[in-house]
Amino acid sequence: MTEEKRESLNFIESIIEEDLKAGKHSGRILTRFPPEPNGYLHIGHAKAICINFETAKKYGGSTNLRFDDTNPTTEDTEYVESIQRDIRWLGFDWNGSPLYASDYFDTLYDYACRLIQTGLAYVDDSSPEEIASMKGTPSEPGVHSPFKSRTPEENLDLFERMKQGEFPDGTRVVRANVDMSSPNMLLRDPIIYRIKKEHHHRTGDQWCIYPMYDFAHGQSDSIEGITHSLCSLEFIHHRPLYDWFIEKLGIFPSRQIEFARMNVEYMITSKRKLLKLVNDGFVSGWDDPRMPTISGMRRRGYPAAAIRNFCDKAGVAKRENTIEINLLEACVREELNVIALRAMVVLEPVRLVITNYPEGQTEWLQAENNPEDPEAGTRQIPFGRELWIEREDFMEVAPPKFFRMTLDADVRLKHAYIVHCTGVDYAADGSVETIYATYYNNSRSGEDVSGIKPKGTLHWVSREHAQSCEIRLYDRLFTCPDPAADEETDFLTFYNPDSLKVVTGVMMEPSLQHSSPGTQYQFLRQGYFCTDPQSTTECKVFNQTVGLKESFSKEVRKG
RNA sequence: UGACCCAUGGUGUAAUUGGCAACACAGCAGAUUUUGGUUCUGUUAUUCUAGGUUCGAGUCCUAGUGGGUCAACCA
Repeated sequence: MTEEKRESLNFIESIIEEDLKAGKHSGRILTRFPPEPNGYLHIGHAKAICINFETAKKYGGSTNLRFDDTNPTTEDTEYVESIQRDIRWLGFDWNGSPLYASDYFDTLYDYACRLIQTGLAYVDDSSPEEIASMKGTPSEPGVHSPFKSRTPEENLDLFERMKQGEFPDGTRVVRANVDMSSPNMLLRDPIIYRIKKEHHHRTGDQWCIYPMYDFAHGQSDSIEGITHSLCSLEFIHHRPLYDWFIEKLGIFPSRQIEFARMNVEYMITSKRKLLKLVNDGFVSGWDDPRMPTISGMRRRGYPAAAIRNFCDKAGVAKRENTIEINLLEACVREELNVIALRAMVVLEPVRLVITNYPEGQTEWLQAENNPEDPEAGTRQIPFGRELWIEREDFMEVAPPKFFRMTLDADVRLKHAYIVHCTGVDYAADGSVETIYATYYNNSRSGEDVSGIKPKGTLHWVSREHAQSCEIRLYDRLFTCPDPAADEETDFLTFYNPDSLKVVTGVMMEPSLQHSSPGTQYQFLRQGYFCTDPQSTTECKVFNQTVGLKESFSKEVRKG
């Protein structure tokens, strides 16, 4: 008998399971992801995507992709493409073709007519300022518009003429007749249609009136038969309106459920701020590897599975939350550790000469591509008398816990031999120029009979075979975890000028020369990297995805 | 000074619905290691406050405190 541990459910799953138990919608589950095509998807969208797609999948349901394109002023087809690409890359697929709120403009127009006919909506000629002032404040009720009492016939006629383009933008709106004294501001006769003589990315010039969010979103859900409409907490005040329209129209009762959006340290998701970073040149574009956009994270080398796993581990609830960035990085490392190919690359090269190794000799050594995955196979790497090693891996006199190369001590060269450091030459400026060592010829990796057990192992590259490449090291984009916390302070104050460090003249092992963009590596003892699309045949470019966990540098910091 | 939402280790999320507060990440200590990685072991630390109901409250009730949200012809 297996003692089955009851799986814990998040609050959305609990609601769904209750619905299922009650036989609601005959057990059918349909969710939706409703982006507005006016920007690139970011980590916050990734969270919403995961919740909507994974929750549906878990209960045998599926998910619609619907573009919420009711505002032609800001929307564009360009975003329709990028959004689909990002969702697919994340590993999700929607039902059939993408849907559009604009597909329902005819239906929505009819719905509005129905409300007008039953006295539940009216045309208001007031100016935007007048409407705002009549709305009242959260603590005082609003007052009725002088146009609220028009007859259905008059309203219908006016609405039709709005549709025909008789009136200029902003001169008239249609408002739902709800309750001007409601404590919920959204119920104070919300605007449901406005005049906008603008070209729509899909309907062209067919319409000059467009429905507002509140008159499009819920109805679109209903038209599609969405059972659970999962959105973020900020829409909670819209729910009474969402339900009101469904009730008054007598249409399919989709249910809106709100969850707290996910915030992540050092990441901002404000469209306006992201745009500013791009436009003002703080980053190279929407897909700059420092950006919290899906395209940025993809270029950075974050695996889609890691992002999905991260969203899952962050959980779902209704309280404000800020997830530590190290959880994201832990998920990225966890995934990459298993799939990334290992390779050796020397960032700050210094020359190492093995004085007792025959001049002109090259030895090809076997190296595993991934110790976590034998199936990844092995490759041959060249070894010779002269090598490059990392400058910071040498200290002539070293502190007790320095397990690297130091004078008169042994150290292992990964996949190769144990060497004994015998000397060092300094340049005129005092920097290390050449390090000298001897090797133990019976200590070759895999057939070591030397009996020597050095504490440290270094990565290296054969000087004769090394090729030069460029590496881009990334740090947090901001110097504080929540750059948008204080509205008084410009978030750019916290821009981290050291968030990108370009290192050129990096020495890489020759196997890397055929690497194609997007390939993920672990450069031994350095971290995870990913080949950038800007690589050329002459010069490869690698983006640092995330560093390795490092306990040594922590000890150094402690002093 | 209206309404609504929320409050559990450093962070986030659980707690079989009123029955020994747990899991992950982070931290710390150790073991293993031809990556100071990985893996493994151990460990620190939690129910906003005050009342009430109850044999028993993180959970239910009341009041308070704190945080968030709402007054775009944006979504």
